[in-house]
Amino acid sequence: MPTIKDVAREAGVSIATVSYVLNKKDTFVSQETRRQVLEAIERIGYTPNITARNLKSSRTRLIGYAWHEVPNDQVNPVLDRFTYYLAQAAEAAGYHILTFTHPTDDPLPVYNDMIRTQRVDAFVLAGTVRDDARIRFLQEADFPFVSFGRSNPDWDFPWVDTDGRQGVREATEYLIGLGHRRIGMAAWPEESISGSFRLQGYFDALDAADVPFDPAYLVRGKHSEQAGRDALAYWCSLPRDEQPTAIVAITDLVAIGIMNEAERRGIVIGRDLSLIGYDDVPMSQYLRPALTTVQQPILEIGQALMRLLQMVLIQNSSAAEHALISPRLIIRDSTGALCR
Amino acid sequence: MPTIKDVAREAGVSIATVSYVLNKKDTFVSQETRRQVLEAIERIGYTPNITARNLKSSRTRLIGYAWHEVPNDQVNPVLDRFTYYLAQAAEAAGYHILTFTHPTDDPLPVYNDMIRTQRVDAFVLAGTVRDDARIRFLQEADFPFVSFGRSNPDWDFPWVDTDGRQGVREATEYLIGLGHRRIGMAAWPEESISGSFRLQGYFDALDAADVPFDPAYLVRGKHSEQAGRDALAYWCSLPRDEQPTAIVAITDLVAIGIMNEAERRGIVIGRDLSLIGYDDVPMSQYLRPALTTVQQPILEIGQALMRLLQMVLIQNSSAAEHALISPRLIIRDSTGALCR
DNA sequence: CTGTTAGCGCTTTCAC
DNA sequence: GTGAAAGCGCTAACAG
Repeated sequence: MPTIKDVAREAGVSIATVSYVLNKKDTFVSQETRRQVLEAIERIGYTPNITARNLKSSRTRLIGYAWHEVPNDQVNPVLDRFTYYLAQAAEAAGYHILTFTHPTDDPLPVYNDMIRTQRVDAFVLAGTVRDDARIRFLQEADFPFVSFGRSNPDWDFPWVDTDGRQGVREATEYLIGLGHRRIGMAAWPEESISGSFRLQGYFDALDAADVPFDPAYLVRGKHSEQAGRDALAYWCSLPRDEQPTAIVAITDLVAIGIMNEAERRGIVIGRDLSLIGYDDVPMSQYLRPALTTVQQPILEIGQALMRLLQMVLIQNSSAAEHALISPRLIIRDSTGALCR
Repeated sequence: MPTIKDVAREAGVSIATVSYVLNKKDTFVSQETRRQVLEAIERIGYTPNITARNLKSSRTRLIGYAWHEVPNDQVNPVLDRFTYYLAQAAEAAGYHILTFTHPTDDPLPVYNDMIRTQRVDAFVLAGTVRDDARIRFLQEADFPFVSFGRSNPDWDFPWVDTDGRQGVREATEYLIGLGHRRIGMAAWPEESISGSFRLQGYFDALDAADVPFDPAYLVRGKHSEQAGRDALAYWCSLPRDEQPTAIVAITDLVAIGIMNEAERRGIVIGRDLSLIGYDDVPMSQYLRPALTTVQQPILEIGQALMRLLQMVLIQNSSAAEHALISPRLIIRDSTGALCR
């Protein structure tokens, strides 16, 4: 592989000159010399070695992103598709994504190692939770990062997130608009941050429409298909005229559980019971009936993450920036007007 | 961040000595000196800078892997989950995965750039097709790579693949064992390489059981839900007693189309009609009924890819190694004994 | 305008 | 056993 020396020799100039025409676009290199160098580069097919550049500049133009292991019985809602857009946004900014893995229960040593070896310039975090150890660690280490997802409200760090509150509010309002008043909410446990935001959207919509909240309509469960089944089973145990006529599920996977349980009980989704999911996992459109859901704007999220990251990286502005991106309600066939 | 110089100063030795204790585990460094150096490293918290190492060794310990953009209406069968295992296998071998993207119709310039800048040591290819330009290009450039998926039979390059022929054979034999004789096959277009292998497994099973092949039972279509619907619609147009009693779908997505069309027509999958998919996408287990399918051994594939890659990288053995890994039939509820 | 030179942090001969 | 020094390929003062 040719080096800058080869170009210099070929063009009959010093390596410094070559470097000049390579970098300082407008430095004082004569037209003639520049042309010669460019021709030499072209002729021998030279491309600067990125490792050497990195060493010189103490940067790697690499952004670390940790994979989350997804249990086999679970569906990763958005992260897999997200990664593609993240990579694309990174490239547009002159970076690449370096992926790595770590034990779920002990991520810090791996992050630490990446920092100490100076493998990456920054991290993108995803799947953040309350009291997220990674956030605390990276802030402590004063190492650049941006998070996809919020964490403790009193922590000040740069993040991008979907506006789950807004998304679920829209979903719930849509159901109210269809005439529904008894609307069930299949939520996550209280610890979940994003779950809390989404739930808040449910309350927002109820409040705005003056629909009183009935605690019986709020069921909490895990991120699983079974949780959906359990929720519907519970609601079906209520007296007939107190059962929800519509349900908002915190995630498509839970919605699928509800659909499956509904089928088992002979309840027709979209007619007897309206259902809205959240995430728009790829399969949602092929469910029977196709699932009305809230779509996460993963393309925009990837772009926003890189935008914030560049602010952190370039301006070294420790001013924690945020971006809250509105999701989109995708109306399909699992929702219908209340028929009484 | 401390450098090797800092360690040397702290330990009162030369940087060479530090380097020795760091690398040559058993070089002739006195016990005492080694101890001193180790202590100094510990004390100031030193970790070698990987970029400097890379420059020195002309390696990056990075493996390039290109994302495939997945159209929004499509489900990426296995690639998203595969990537996690690939990253893990790479780490076990001391590598990291560098992800990148490229225009679907013009990948070569991006690959070329990664090579010329010496960004990565090797590539892992996925989603290979017949006459794959990337394979040709990388072989031409004599740049190390391993492919997940085969290509032209007369091309000699290192690949790892699922034994689709074996997988579909097992699936078909399972149906035959259940008493089915009229078995439909929803295949891909002839161009598809993996599709051809899988189809071959269908023929194998038929032959082995002396079930004559009926061309009416072979339908080809795209990788889409609609293709599945179309296939079933066609089969339903046959005379009642000539319709397949069981179907093998080339992929879960096509199987889902078949399920959806079956529902529309009041055909009960698992009772009136047995159905087997291929891939075991995460959602398959939650379909109604849960889909019997052929599971790709993505963990093993990731590991095999890294194993081959190390052979290519270390031994520079251009002897093209291959690994054909058997998939596993996952029996769920979409298949049942033929009841007449 | 262009060339000389000093590193970036590390590994590895080659002397001592 | 240990250290001096060259050099991986590049950038950026600093001279001239």
